[in-house]
This record gives sequence, C-alpha cells and structure tokens, in this order.
Amino acid sequence: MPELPEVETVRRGLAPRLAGAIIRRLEVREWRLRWPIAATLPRQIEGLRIQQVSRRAKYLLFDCGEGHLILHLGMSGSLVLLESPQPLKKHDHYDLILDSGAIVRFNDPRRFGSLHWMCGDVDNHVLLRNLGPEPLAEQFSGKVLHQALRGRSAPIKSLLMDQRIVVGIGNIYANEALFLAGIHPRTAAGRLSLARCDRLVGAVQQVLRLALQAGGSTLRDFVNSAGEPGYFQMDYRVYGREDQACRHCSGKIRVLRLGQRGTFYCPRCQR
DNA sequence: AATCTTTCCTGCCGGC
DNA sequence: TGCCGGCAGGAAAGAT
Repeated sequence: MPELPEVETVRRGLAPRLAGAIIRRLEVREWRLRWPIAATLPRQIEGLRIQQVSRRAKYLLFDCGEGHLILHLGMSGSLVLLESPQPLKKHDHYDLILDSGAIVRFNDPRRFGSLHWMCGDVDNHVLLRNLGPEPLAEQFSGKVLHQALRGRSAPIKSLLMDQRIVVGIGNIYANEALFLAGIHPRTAAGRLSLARCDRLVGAVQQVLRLALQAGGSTLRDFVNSAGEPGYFQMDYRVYGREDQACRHCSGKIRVLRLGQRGTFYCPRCQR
C-alpha cells in the first residue's frame, strides 16, 4: 500500500530523529527479503553517521556520507521508530540500532521490501537509475508526460503506474487521478492530447498533495513511523467504490481488470 | 478461494 | 531471419 505519500510520510517521521544519528548496529533476523540482504552490510555501516533521510520514488535513502542505505517497503512493509527495545512481533525482520538506543524496526509480512547499500552516487544504483521524474517536481509537466507517452499504445493507467514514466503513483492514486482528469483508464496513452496530459498532471499532483496532507492515506494497514495508522482514510472518488454512485454524476462506478489490478472508473465522467 | 499491496522478469508479438 | 522494444501476465508471501 505504500505509494509516494505514504513513503514521504514515513520519511518525514524519521528524518528529524535520524539526521545526525550514529548507527551502532544493524541486526538482521530475516535476510530473505525481495533480494537477500548483503551479508557484509552490518559490518559495512557500523559506526557511520546518518547525515540525512531523503526519498526517491518509493525508496527511502539514508545518506551515510560514504554511501547510502536504500530501503523499500514493498507492498506490506513498515518502519517504526522505537525509543527503547520492545518485544519482537511476527515479521520484524531487521533493526537499525542507533547510538542513542533508539531503534528503526522493519516489519514486512510479505517480504517484498528490500534493503541495499550503495557507495558513491546513489542515483546510479540499478534500482534508481531508470526512474522517471518526481511527480511533484517542477520538471514534471503535461509536456514532459505527453512526450513520454508518444507512440505508446498501452492503457494510460498502466503507464501512469510505470515508474520509468513518472514515479510514486500506485494503483490507488492512479485510479483517483484519472477520475479527476476525466480520462478513461483504458485510453491508449499515446492518443492523449497535450491539453489532457496537462490536466492529468494537475490531477496527479492534486491527489498526491491531498494524500500527503492526510499523512498518507491507507488501504488497511499503513502505519507511519510512530506506528500510527494514516490519520484518516482518504476520501476516495472511485477506488474501491464498485457499484456505488459517482460523486459527480451519480452514475454507477465500474470496475475492470487492467494488468491484474483493480481499475475503478465512472463511465460517464471518464472518456 | 480470491483478493490486495510493488516491481522485476519472462515470453509473445509486431515492426523493421 | 534476427533483433528490438512494447506489452501482458506471472511470480514473490502472507493476512484477511
């Protein structure tokens, strides 16, 4: 469930406490995440100082000077900051223990999360190198999107979720943004006019900003770095609202399957 | 039993 | 024919 707003919410929770902190120890209990954690990692980062906590796409980056820790929450991962040791729960896979005694604890039932180390320019990491623009950055515009979609015949919704086109957008916000922009999710991406791309970029930014203000929305089990759930459920216009009335035209919200993902839309408002 | 979250990988397809 | 990129579908693990 973590899309950009959720990951950014976690980052904002962690950053003030982690910036300047020294890593005392990395304690790994389950090495088999999406990719195995490098066996050398604990020794590699011991004693390093975290200079800042940033985010690229849905990845969290802990800048340790000589290198970066790259964390991903996968589908079901969460990071919680503990002031002191707490009893372990199921799926607590690793602890990053700081000199202060505080602990960053990673829990991930489905183990699709990951933990990597990258020396030097972190943007060159194989996981980051092919990522598209940040959706809330100034460089992202209708023009940029329009250009990226040129000649593409895949449904716009699939490409909106393609991290090489633009990062941070998962299933929920793709559905919501397309509704706001009045675009049918199955529209061939390359057929969108520049004007519609402009509108779509505006919708994406609006949806993400709203979710950020909400402190990261939640499908069901998102928790921020304090272990609290999303402050309130986002007020979805279409996501999860199959057969309910469209808030704009009162028509029935429909659902279809696009790339194995639930795709919700209003046939009357989205063309 | 089907469904949910993300992303990488495989295999098929059409175009050149 | 062979190569390439685009695209769809599958897989990973577990809770509900």
